[in-house]
Amino acid sequence: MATSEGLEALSGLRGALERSSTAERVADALRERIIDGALAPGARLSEEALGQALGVSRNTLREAFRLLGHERLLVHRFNRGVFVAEPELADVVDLYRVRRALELDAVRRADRAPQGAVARVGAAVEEGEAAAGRGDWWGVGTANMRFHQALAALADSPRTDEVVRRLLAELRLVFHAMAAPRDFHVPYVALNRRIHRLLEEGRLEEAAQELSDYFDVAERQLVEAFSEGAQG
Amino acid sequence: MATSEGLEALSGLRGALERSSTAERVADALRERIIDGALAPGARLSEEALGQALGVSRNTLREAFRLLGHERLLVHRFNRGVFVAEPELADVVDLYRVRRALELDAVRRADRAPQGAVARVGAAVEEGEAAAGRGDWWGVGTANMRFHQALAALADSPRTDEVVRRLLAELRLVFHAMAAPRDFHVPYVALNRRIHRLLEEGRLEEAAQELSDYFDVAERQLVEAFSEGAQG
DNA sequence: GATCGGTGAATTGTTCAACAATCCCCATGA
DNA sequence: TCATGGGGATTGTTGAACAATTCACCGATC
Repeated sequence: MATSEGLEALSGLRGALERSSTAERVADALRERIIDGALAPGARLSEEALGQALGVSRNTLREAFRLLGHERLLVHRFNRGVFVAEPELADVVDLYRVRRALELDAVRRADRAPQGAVARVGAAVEEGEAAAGRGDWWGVGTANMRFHQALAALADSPRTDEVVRRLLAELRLVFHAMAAPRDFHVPYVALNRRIHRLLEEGRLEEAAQELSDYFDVAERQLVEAFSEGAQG
Repeated sequence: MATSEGLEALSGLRGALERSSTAERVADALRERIIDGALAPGARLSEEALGQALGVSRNTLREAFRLLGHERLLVHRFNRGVFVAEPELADVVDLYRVRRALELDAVRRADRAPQGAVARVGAAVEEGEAAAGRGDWWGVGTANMRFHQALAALADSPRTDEVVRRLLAELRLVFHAMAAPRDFHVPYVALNRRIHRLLEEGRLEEAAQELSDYFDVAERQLVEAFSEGAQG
């Protein structure tokens, strides 16, 4: 056919064309509200009220709940409803355990990373620096998440990407549950820059070591802040 | 109150008491059928037909579909229905990439593993040896999965357990898609025994090395068998 | 005064029926 | 042979209905 040439140029539009279900869009909206704190940990989500507010039926809303439940952002208590998850201390430790395994592995094999993957790490670093310059602490947190997502992407593994994305979303819940999340992220901007530089220079083992130290420090800090912030 | 003492002894019953929803039970039933091959990769699951066969409504069935979709056992194509996933070569490689990261990490920190975790690895080894003795190749495969699940459990991390469980379930799909799955697992029974022995002796780095070699060999073998078995 | 038990409203779990939107097959026509 | 366009089948979504369960309230009992 005459139009066959240049067809591959349209392949980028595939994602945009894929219609998504109502349930998925509802899940996206809810995820946003949960992550930015509009829906606080522990809050109960009434099927009737929320469905009416969002203009969707209860069945559709329940599908969305299921999606977010599998991301551990919501917990589903049988016959009792769904609630925004309330991470505990054990969850913080567990999140870091898995992140350690996956992100460190990704960094160590960064030499086999796909084209442009390291550059995306750098972009996240700059985003963080810019936000820090503006004094936008929430923006710094977002950039930080993107930084670690980019680190995970070095593994060139869709499943790693997905798992890490879930872990990081859950981690944002932890920030809401702890005391003084405001200045948690800012100190790490410089470290991110250092890690990125090491990656660019191919000094992977050193980068992994820096990252490992970061995990130690951040986890300890988080555990402490969390113990203070939570009741108990 | 007089009954407060010894209450914590009952906490183990919590799981057993939790009633499960119909959707979850349906998902369990379907998962079993998918894993044991009764529902072949690529098969389409009609909402109407399956709902009638299982005696549940379409809505409930759709909830079950969503659950299995997140385990990557089903793929949901919008407006087209759900199908049993058909893993490709890239999926095999990706599965092993993540398994490598998580299982190796778990083995390396086995010294901090919970009480009895190493023993459960041993139990899986013996289960495999028994099945091999009976010539029950499918049983050997099941024991092998349990072996690796037990390895992952050394990390003492609920999220690791869950991710690995999903990865292994998906891997069983790969076995159905490849040629000659019959004698794939049997050769590894002896290796499992060796790894368990190293774990018992606390020689963790050696155990990790054996496991790493296993991943190399198994992945290559699987990739080859898969290329032959699949059309292409 | 604290505990126990029951009543009832509110919410969830599940089903059913309906309709719109979409896909896929197939016949039609050039 | 290939494009075109129905038409049937299936999914997406809604709304209503009913059973099952939870929870808060309130009185009864010791």
